[in-house]
Amino acid sequence: MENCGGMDLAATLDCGQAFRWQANGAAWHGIVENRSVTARMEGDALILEGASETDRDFWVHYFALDVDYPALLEKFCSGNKRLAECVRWNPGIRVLRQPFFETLCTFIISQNNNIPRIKAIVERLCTGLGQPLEGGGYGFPSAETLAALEPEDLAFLRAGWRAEYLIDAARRVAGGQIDETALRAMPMENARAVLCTIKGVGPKVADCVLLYSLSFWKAFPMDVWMKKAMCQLFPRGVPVSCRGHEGIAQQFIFDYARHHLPSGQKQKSARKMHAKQSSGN
DNA sequence: CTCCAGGGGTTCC
DNA sequence: GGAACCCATGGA
Repeated sequence: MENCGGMDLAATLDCGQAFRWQANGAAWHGIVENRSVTARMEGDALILEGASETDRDFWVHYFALDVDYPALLEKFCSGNKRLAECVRWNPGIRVLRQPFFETLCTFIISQNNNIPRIKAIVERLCTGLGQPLEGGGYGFPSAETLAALEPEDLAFLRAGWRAEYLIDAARRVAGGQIDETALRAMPMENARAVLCTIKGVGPKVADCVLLYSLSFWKAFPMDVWMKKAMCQLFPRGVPVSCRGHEGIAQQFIFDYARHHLPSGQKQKSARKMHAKQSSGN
């Protein structure tokens, strides 16, 4: 795939928006749904080894190669100085469009959790219940597969209370109460409200699904942690010139904050800020 | 031992 | 409406 607009594979695949990519030198191996692939950059071209030609559209969509990122970044840079700083910090990071059900499940698993353990649980989930693929590895289990199980059946995940949430999510998706096509057709606020009816899905998980799977690049409310970074970067609010692309801005800001704020300080300052917000003004 | 990791549900007031 | 506390796991 040519002309990837300066995409940085490592930054994109290892920033915490996807959990099944594994670095192998400069290449990255990943499984998305039931497609196993090894990705690497040659200049500005994305090389996908092991991808069938018929899956080309799938990967273009997944990597959002149809989005003119250079133009978008240019808009960010000219629109706001601090946002320009974010872009300068990591110009190659991209917001993926991941399959709906696996995004929902991986972010349910992500709650009150850390990335290495999230990855480990997701791998156990796939190895235990996913379809074995030609050439090794396992696909992501279908909603139907999970829906037929009980929370106790997921004990092998060692995911704690999240097992119950996964089963509920699977049953709602398999039963059609949660429908990806319908969600995409809704205004973002309605889609978020529907996602939040799943047990174990709150504003944070819902927003991750909206951003990383459903491509809602609209006014994006930030969770407490994000707000901290946002307030540092945009003390007077997100500039109007950037409206409509806050989702992408959020990804930049997230990455910026991850590298610039000392890890121990994040929670503390977020809490302090939360307290300040709720008590004062 | 305690703390905490990219939350959310429940139970209080 | 929002604060406090609970939830399981595993690493630091």
